[in-house]
Amino acid sequence: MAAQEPDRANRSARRAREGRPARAPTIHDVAARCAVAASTVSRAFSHPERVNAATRERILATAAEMGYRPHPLARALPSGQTRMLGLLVPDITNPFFLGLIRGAQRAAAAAGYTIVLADSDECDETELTALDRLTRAVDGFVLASSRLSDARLREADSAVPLVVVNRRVPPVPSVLIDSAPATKRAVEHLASLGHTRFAYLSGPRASWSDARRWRALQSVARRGDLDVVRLGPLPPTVDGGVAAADAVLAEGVTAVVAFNDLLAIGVLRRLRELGVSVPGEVSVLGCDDIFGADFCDPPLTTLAAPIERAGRAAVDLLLRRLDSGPSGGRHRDVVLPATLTVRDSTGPAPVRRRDERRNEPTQVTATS
Amino acid sequence: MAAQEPDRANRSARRAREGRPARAPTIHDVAARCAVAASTVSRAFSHPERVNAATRERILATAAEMGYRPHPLARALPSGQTRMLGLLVPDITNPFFLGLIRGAQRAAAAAGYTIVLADSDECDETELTALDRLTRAVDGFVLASSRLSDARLREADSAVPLVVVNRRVPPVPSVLIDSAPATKRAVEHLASLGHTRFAYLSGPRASWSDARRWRALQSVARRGDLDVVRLGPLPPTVDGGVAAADAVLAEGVTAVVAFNDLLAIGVLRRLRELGVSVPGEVSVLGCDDIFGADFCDPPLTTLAAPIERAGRAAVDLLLRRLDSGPSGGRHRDVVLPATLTVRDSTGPAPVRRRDERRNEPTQVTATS
DNA sequence: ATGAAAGCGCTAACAG
DNA sequence: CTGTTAGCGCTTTCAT
Repeated sequence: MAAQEPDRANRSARRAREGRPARAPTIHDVAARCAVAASTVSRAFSHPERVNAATRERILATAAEMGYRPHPLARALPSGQTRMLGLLVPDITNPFFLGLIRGAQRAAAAAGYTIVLADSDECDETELTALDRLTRAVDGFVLASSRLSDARLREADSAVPLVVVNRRVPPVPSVLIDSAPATKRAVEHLASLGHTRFAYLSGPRASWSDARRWRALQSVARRGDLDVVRLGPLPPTVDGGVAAADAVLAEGVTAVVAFNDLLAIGVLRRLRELGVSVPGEVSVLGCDDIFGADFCDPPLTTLAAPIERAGRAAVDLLLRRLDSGPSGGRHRDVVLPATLTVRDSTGPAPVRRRDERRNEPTQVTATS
Repeated sequence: MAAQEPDRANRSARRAREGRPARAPTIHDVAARCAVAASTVSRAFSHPERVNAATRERILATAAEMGYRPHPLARALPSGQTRMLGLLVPDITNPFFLGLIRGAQRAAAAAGYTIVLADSDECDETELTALDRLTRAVDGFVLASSRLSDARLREADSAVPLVVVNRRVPPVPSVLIDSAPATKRAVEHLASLGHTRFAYLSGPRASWSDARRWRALQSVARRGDLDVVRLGPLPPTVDGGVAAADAVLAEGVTAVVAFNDLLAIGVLRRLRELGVSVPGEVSVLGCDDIFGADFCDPPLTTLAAPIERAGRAAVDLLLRRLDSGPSGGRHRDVVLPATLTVRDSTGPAPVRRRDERRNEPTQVTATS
C-alpha cells in the first residue's frame, strides 16, 4: 500500500497477487493527480477543444508522465467506434492478396485505423464465421474476392458497413479491377502472334473476376474468329496450374490464358518438366502481375492489376463511408483498369498444326 | 415502437433516428425473452456447465433465433481477455512474412483467436507506436524480426506477453530459425564446388538473423581457409539486391551468399541484365526459400526456413504462455533449423582468376 | 469550462 | 443452479 491513490489500493493489491507489476493507469488515476473530474480527462483526449488550454496541457503532461494510454476497447464500448477494420481474404498465402493487404494496411494506418486480418480459406462457411465473429469488433469490413452469395453480402452489409473488392453487388460499394479491356488487348496480342486456338484456365467457381474475364475472352474471341476452350474450375494456385498443364496440352492449343499468375506459373513449371518450350510451343498468359511474375522463367506476360492501389482504395472507400453517416456515400464504385504487360512467356504460334501435337504421346520426363 | 421489449423502446427509437435498422440484441434482450437473469445468459455462453441443461438449451435456442451474438469488446472489458493476438512484422510486402502470417493466422484461428496485423515499415519508431496502440487491445504479441532494442523488448514484455521470432532476448520466449548449421553446409557446398572467395550481402543492421548468419559464415570460412567479404547493410528487398550486384562483381568473388532470397533474386536479375551467367560465372545463394525461390531463373539454391511452422509455433507459444498464468511457461525457446536446398543458382567456380574479371569494364547492357 | 451521473454489453463475485 | 450487485475504462448528456 505504497504510493497509490487510496481508493485504488485494494485493486492494485489484487493486481500484485495476480503477478503483473502494476495496473495500467486509467483516466481516474490521471484525474486524481490533476484534481479534476475523470470526464475532463476524457475530454482532454477526445475533444481537446472543449477543455481549457491550461488544464488540458496539465492533464496531457501528467498523463504522459504517468504513462497513461487510452484503452481502445473501453473507448469503443460507449462510442461504438473501434477504429478497427476487418479485412477478409480467401487465402493469405496467395501473393495477390499480399499487395492488397499492404495497400489496405497502409491506408488504414494513415487514418489511425488498425487492420484485423482473416483468412476464409476459400470457403464460404469459414468466411461467414469470420465475418460473424468480427462484426462487432470492427467498424467495417473489406471483403476481398468474397465467396459469399450476393444475398448474404447484402445481408451482412446491413449489419456492418462493407466494401467488396473484385465483386459487384449493389448497393455495396466495390473496388473493381477491370481486366476486360486488358483481356481484349491480350487476345489481340495473341492473335497478332498467329494464335488461333487457345485455352482459358478458370479459377474458383464463385469468382466474379473469373466469370467476367471468361465473358470478355469469349466475346473477343468470337469477333476475331478464334477458338477458346475453358478448362476448370481450378484452385487458383501453383499446384492447380501444374495439374492443369497436361489438360492444356491435350487440348492441342498454342496458347493458354490463366485466371491468375499462380496458375500460369504452375503451368510454366509443368511445361518445363515436360520439356515443352514456352513460348516456343505454347504461349502462357497470366493475370495480376504478382510478386514473382517478373522473375519466373520465362518472365510472365500478364494482365497487371493495380493491387496495392485497390487495397488502398477499398479502405479509403470504407472510411469515407464510415464518416459520412450510415447511409452516406453509398455505392460509389471505383474501378481500376488492369494493363497488359508483355514479357517473355508469349511468342509467335508454332508453325506445325495442332493435330500433329495432339496425337503425340505425352512424354513425362519427371525432373524434380 | 413495435415488437420490442418495453424498457428498450426508447433506445431503439434513437437507433432508428440514427439510420441503422435495429440495435443488435444483447444479453438482456435474450434474458427478458427467456425470463431469466442476464447473468444466466452470460453463463450459458461463457460457462455452459454452470447452467442447468434445460435452461441452457432454451437460452441458446432463443439467442440463436434472435440472432444474438456476444459482443467481443464488451466481453473483453470485464474479463481482460480480448482473444486477439497482435502480429508485428517489419514489412508485409516481404514474402517471407507471408508464410509467417499464414502460420500464425492458422494457429490463432484454430484456438479461436484473431490476428491483428501491423506493419512496422522496417522502422523502430513505427513499431513502437503500433505496439503502443495495440497493447491494450490484444492479449499478446508476436513480434517478428523486431527492430527494437533488447531493453525496449523486455520493457514491452512486462506490459503484455510477447513472443519474438528471429530474435533472442531472454526472458522473452522466442522462435528461432537457426540457419547456422545450414550456413555451414552451404559454405561446404560452395567450397566443394571450388569457390574460395565469396561475398556476404548483409541485411538490416538491427537484424538478429543477419548477425548470426554472418558470424556462422565467418567462422566456417576461417576454418576452411576461405575469403569472405561482407557487403551492406542492405535493405532486404529485390531492389536492394539489384543495387548490390555491381558491388559484388567489383569484389571479384565467384559466389554470393545473400541475407535473404529477395536480395538474391535482385542479384540474379541484375546479373542477367549485365549478361553475367549464373552459376557459370557467379554462384548465388539465398536464404528462406520464399515463394518464388523455386521458379525464378535460375531456381535459387537457398537455406530453406520452415517459415509457416515458425508462425504457428510462435502463436502456440504465446497461447501456452497466456493460459499458463502471468509467469508460467516462460522462456521455452523453440528453435527450428533451416536446411540447405540446392537448386540451380550454384555451380562450379569458374576457372579464370578473379584479377582478370576485376579489371574488366563493367558493361551495363540496360535491358528493361 | 467542468463535474456528476448514467450507461456501453458483458463478467464475476456473492448470496440465496 | 440462478438472481443481485458491482464494476471493466471510457464517453456523454445534463447541470452548474
